[in-house]
Amino acid sequence: MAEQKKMVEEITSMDVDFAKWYTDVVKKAELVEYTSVKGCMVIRPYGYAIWENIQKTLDGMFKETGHENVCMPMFIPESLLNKEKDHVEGFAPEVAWVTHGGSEKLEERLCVRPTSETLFCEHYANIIQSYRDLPKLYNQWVSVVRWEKTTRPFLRTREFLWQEGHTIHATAEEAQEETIKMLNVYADFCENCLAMPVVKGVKTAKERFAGAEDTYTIEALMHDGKALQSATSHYFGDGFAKAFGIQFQDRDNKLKHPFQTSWGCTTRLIGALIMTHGDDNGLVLPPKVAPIQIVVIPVASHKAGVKEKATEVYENLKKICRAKIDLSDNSPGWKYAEYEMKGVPLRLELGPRDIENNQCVVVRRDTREKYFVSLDELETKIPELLQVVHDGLYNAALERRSNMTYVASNMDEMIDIAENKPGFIKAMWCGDRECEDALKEQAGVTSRCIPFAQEKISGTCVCCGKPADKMLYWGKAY
RNA sequence: CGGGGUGUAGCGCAGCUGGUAGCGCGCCACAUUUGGGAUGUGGAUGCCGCAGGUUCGACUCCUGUCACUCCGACCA
Repeated sequence: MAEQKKMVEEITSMDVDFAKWYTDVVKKAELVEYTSVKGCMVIRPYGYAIWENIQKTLDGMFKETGHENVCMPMFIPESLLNKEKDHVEGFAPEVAWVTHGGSEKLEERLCVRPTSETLFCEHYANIIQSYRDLPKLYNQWVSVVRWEKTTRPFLRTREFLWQEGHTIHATAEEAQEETIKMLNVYADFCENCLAMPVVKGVKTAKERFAGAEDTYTIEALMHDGKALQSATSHYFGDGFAKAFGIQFQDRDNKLKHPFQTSWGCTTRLIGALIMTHGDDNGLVLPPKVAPIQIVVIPVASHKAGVKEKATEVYENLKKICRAKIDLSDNSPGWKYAEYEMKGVPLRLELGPRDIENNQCVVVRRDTREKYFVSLDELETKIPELLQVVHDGLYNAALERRSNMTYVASNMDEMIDIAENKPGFIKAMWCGDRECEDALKEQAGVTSRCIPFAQEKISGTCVCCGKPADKMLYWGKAY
């Protein structure tokens, strides 16, 4: 009981105040530290290591689908940004401007990239002449700046790390195919590496990216019932190509505008992980991206041979997974709590009694279930258990999502659910912007996406009652 | 950009009707501990957000200012 009490003092329970729980966790798990630069954050080694693991896996998936990494400048001249009307209108309110170089005022101010479509377009215009130059499949891992008014660690910061893929194709079909392909890459990644179920779909016109013809999204549901847009993939048509004068000569000898896509995901994914899997003891990291997959904790380490045996076990584990040993003189209980806070998927306890029996105790972070494992079987059991944790996390998240997904067939139901039951709400929509606005106004929900997996709930729009053939996910979002 | 709140040690806070700062946690040292956040003893740490004013004297009262934060509007 005493330790229970102490735990509550350490971090706020997620049921009491989810926002507070979140800020507690990101700080106490040593993921981030705040800085004097407002709205920006220091990503500490432990947090950055998660990003590196995400980066490594995703980058591999991009390479496998034929993409190459490049690096565009950080600054965009104002005139370049202004070339595409919708795009600049969408981003202008949140860009940071560079007005001086040293003490000299610049003739033309430069914006710090909020996204790099314009730079890629300028580049394409320079290098593309023939259909033989297409497609170009590019990606870059950089940071971008958006001058947000309110910020939260990982979810919304003024500068954030991300990956932005940009591709350009000879035909619309090919570009559309690419858009969907990359959305699927993200969805696979979220489900297979982050153990986070997502809803794949397309955004309504209202929620579309500035300058896009279609914006596809994967939406995840957080513990508190709010939706989080976890990655997006945009189809641009030839709008940017026309605005930037990108043309190529096709096989038929005619000059044509090519078709573009872009797609991205950010360090927000780390926020998504925290809010999907975390619990009252802190972070819970999916094994595939956890910086430490298993931590070895010697018990009664002052006794002869314990440290030595623990070190030997650790050295073996290191060969098969990301392992750590904690030989500090903190008490074992302290260490248990510490690594639980940090979300380490497995903990291996090894004490004198275990050594006598040639075994150890392995404890799962997600369920605290204990396994007695023979020291001779670690090499096979640990990878198995890591997979068990992954599956456990995924299934728990999936179950939670289905328990928190509701159906509304008229406005009263919609308002009632939106007010009383946090989660996704499935409802039909006629396609009118007015209805979408009305739902925001009256129920406080926004459209999350039009899912690929459609169900016919009813034949009429949840708002106006007119015939409707699209089922949408609605909800409150981050 | 509208409405509210808060600025005091690394963090969380207390400090009444003015008298020059304290508590908890953390940190450092030593000892005893070690199977779920240990205990004892000793120690270090402050331009009381900033600038003015009132006063013999301001963390305290007044004015201004800046910062942060929560709730709304905008957003990955």
